[in-house]
Amino acid sequence: MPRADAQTIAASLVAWFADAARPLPWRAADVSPWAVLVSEFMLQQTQVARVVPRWEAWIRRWPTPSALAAEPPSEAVRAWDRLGYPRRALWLHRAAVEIVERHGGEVPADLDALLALQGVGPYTARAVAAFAFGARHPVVDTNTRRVIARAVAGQGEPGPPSTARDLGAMAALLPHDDVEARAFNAAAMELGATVCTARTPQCDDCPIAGACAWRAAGYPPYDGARKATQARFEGSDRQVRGLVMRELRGAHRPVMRAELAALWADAAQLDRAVAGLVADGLAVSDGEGFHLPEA
DNA sequence: GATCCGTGGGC
DNA sequence: TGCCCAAGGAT
Repeated sequence: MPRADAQTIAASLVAWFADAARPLPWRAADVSPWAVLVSEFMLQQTQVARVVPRWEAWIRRWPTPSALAAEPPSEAVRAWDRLGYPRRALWLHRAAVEIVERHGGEVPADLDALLALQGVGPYTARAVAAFAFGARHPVVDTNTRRVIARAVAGQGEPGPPSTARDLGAMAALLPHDDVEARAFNAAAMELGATVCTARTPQCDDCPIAGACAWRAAGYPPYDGARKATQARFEGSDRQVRGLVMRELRGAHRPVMRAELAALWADAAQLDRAVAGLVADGLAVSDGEGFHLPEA
């Protein structure tokens, strides 16, 4: 795409975002880099509406990395509640410990230092660098990938992710100015989340409809490689793990294997799920039974 | 690169 | 109603 067209898309999205941005609490001017980092952990594969109340409670209770690091992982897992993928709670706690140990309790601004934190990958590292510190990095999430696929590549869906390719595509659109780049990163995500959605895109409300290659091509159906479909949840190990974790969060004492048996009829699958939780550090087994990790 | 990992919202 | 998908990361 010619640079001029890229600039048109960027400028249009930035202008739109100034009005259309949802007032999400972690976008407030006075939030700390830690608060931004917490939001990004919680938002991994989890919708905004479910995150907001958990984030507010979390920041109130643990306003700094040091505050979280001072408590056992079990408290992080309990506060995570039912956000899903409880490994993220464990990783966020570990990241807080790493921030205390390696960075004096201050969230690092450096991209490589962020990437080195537990649970921080290509997306989260750049999101924190860009949104918390104002650095000019391309930030690519699932929303951004869909917007680029449609507006730039003229395809209905983005196809399988590739970090290098996706970051390159976003970098080619990124405004040179730091402030503009930050807004554009947020704007692309916002458009994908609220207008250029996966299911029923609201093209009539789209600020870049006039520049959209997919629209210009007549909305051709996607015929490229599909991303792998999620495995069925009902009856899966993930379902069993979720049931066990709910039990362990609620029980403030060790839970015996015999008690867990009430959660799932298939004993072999239950054992497999519990073993997986132990291997992941989400559950600990001792002579008394199973419980959340205390250290 | 393919799989696994929770929980629930929206259509 | 069941299915798709969600501000990803680790292995």
